[in-house]
Amino acid sequence: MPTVSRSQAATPRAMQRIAGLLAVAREVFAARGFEAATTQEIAQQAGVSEATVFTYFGSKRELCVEVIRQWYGQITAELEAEVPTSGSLREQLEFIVRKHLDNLMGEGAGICALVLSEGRTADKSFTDVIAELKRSYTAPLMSILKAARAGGTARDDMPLRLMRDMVYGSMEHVLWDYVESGAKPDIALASEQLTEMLWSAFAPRTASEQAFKDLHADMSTVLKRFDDKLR
Amino acid sequence: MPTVSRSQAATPRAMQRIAGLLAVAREVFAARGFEAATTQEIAQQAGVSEATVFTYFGSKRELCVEVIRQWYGQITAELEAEVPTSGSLREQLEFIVRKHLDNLMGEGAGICALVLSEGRTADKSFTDVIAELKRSYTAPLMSILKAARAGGTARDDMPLRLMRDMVYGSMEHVLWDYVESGAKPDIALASEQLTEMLWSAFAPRTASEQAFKDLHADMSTVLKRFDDKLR
Amino acid sequence: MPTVSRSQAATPRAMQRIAGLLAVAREVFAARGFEAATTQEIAQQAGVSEATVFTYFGSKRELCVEVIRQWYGQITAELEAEVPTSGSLREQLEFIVRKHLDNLMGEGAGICALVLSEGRTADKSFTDVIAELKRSYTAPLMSILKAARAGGTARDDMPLRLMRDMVYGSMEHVLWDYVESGAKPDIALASEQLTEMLWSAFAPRTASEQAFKDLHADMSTVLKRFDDKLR
Amino acid sequence: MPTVSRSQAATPRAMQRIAGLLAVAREVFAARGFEAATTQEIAQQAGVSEATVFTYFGSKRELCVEVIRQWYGQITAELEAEVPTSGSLREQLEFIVRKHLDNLMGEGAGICALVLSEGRTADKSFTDVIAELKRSYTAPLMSILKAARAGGTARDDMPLRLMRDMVYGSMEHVLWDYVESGAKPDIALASEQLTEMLWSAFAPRTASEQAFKDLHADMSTVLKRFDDKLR
DNA sequence: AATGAATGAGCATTCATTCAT
DNA sequence: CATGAATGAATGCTCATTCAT
Repeated sequence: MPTVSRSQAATPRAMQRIAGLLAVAREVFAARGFEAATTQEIAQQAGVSEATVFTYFGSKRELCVEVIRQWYGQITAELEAEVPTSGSLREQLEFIVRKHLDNLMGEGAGICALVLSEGRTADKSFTDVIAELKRSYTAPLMSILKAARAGGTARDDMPLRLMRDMVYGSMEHVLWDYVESGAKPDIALASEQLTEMLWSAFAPRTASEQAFKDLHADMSTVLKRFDDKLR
Repeated sequence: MPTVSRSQAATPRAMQRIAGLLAVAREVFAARGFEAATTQEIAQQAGVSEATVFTYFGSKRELCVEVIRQWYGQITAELEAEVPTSGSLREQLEFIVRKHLDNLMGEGAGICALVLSEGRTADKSFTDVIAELKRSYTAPLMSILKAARAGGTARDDMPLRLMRDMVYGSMEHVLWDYVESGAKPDIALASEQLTEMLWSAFAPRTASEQAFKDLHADMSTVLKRFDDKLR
Repeated sequence: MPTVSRSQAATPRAMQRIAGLLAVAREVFAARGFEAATTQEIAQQAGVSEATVFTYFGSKRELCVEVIRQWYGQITAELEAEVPTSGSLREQLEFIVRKHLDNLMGEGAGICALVLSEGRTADKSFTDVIAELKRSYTAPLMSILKAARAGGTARDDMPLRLMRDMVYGSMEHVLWDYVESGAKPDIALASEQLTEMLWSAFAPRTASEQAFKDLHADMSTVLKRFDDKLR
Repeated sequence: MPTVSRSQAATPRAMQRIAGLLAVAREVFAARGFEAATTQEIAQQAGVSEATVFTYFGSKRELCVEVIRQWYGQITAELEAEVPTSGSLREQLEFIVRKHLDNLMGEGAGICALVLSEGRTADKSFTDVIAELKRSYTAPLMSILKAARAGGTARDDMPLRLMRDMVYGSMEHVLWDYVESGAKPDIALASEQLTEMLWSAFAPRTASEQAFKDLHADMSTVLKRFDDKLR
């Protein structure tokens, strides 16, 4: 909920203004980062005076938090609504990866940078809000991993947090690559490939694999004995 | 090489000044971020006047670039010197992971954030420099992956770039986690676990295939020894 | 009479609004001073919109003038109504002192500061209005002093203005002392002591002369009574 | 001691700048009051940029405190140096009154208002500093009164604080009168008259006066009894 | 080479005031 | 009559950067 500073009413007119300002602010913050963005530019692009911005948002920081909150809210809601609750781990993983890349490649590259850099400010309230939003956003993945683990389709010898970091960390770098190189990304392909590797990383050691490993161990023993005896 | 602005001489005295300033600047930029850092604080902590900073560095931005360049230079050189050229993919991977986490957890958390956020500035020259440094730093990993591929111990159906993104992306998020939570990290454990999953992800298509390969290798050894002894 | 800005009608409704706004404004101005007070706070505390304030008062300054005018009007009227027209100078003096301290210690500390500081603004109309109000308020004291002079119970070798300044100046500093120290004032005691000293200051040249005068007056009364009864 | 903000050195050049800025600031603050005064005007009149003002003073408030501190320092030092340590109470009183009126009528009318109004701000540090300065400034008067009391030339039945308030309060109002009316004050006359009345107020009740008072009281009793009996 | 001194260019934020509805 | 909405005009303060010495 936007903290309306001077105007308290929640009239449709006000809601519209707030929405408009948030939209513009999202662009400006994404393009420039928090510090470099100016309330002047935001106001100008929104076609209002600077004072009007402060009528609806108590401070630049508050506006920025709202932008991030709204963005996370959107992608989180969408994700939660669409994420497949059934299906194989691989399918679920692919959905999440695909969705994330789609969202962030769309307009989120700047926002992503914003969240990344501003999530580390000294400002406690700022940091806390973002941390909570992040948690919500990654909750579906955590659920999926937990369920997969219970169902035996994901390894249970690794911390969930680490697995989550692999998913989102990998994607983040993939995104940076695209942004930096300016290359047009083939999201479908990237999703598929990323999913394949993540899935491989998360797959439980299968019984046969284990059996082979045991066999391998036995073989080593044989070799050792062999060496001992025939030395 | 530091771009000396007004003073061109490379006297030992000047070199010392530059080194001192860079050391202080690294700390300040790491602690505050580029925007929030002030030339005043840097000068103060270095025990010189602000003007002196500008005698050696043309601008705040230039100083920051130099800090990043130097930092990358250090960790890159170190990595190149120590990375194992032989050994299994897994061993090599673990070394790189361990080294990276060690370096960044040491003092690099702030620097890392700096690179991350400032690598996205509008300033072209800034961006390019950082991109090039990043490429150098990740070159050893790329070589290792290429070699592993050639040796059949890494899958060859995935782009190398994607594999690199997985390695460094995962680690980045792990680092953020530690920084955010303030928890004392068990780097040894994290490295081991991360390596295990990355290795699983990079292993040639099926694990059983790999197991067969291992078994085959063992078999060959047995045969060889057998031949040697019983000839 | 409040200068109604845009609305000219003196409906009971309007009168009520004005009264309410003045009451709130008095508190806010007293608490914060003119500059630090905001029309926003006044409107808020009055339960109306800021715009409404400007419906009834042309400007913040005008509102403030009205507040001061009303406050002076009240205490002046009260004073005029209650001030003893007969009685000794000392009794009259004590009444005025007591009344003033009572009034200002009540809620007027802030108002007093307001008048003090805002009475010195560049705004001519502001200044003039306050000067006139002050004159009215101090008129009773001036009358008393004049009468006492005529009656020989106050010295006539000093300007009346100076005597008035002593009365109100002394009290003002006493009030500041209390306000600053935060100590709970004993107004009764302070009044008595202040009166005693002021009376001493105002007494005709020598105290012994005064004492003789008092004695003579008593003597006359005795004689008169004696004559009446024993005639 | 001025708190130099960015520049730390106490070079003669800096001292001069500080002195110049303080002189200008004194005028501006005195003319406009704290709130209405702007750093812009101060800078302009001092012939420097606004930034320069903040090079030498951390904030507008700090500058203002410094102005007041310096002003009090001057008049306090002067007073302490010249105040007659011997001589009659009346002579000492006259000196203090004369000196105060001289000082404040000179340029201090505005400063006086400044101290008066700004001494009541919410800002604790501000208030405390001023309170302390005031105490120092009025210390000589307090000493004089104490000594006079001990020597039997001042009444000892009144609080010293109250006596001090009478002295400075009276003078303050006299000054306001002059400032408001714009009249050219005859300070010599005013001092003499004020001293005369203050001295009368502070004089001990003499023995004869007391005796007369007792007689007066007896007389009243006689009257009362007389009335009772002969009713 | 080093710096004391000065500043231009901003920047977020405040607030009394206006006006259409 | 009341007000929601909008804003013009300031204002204190910051900071990288310049330059004479």
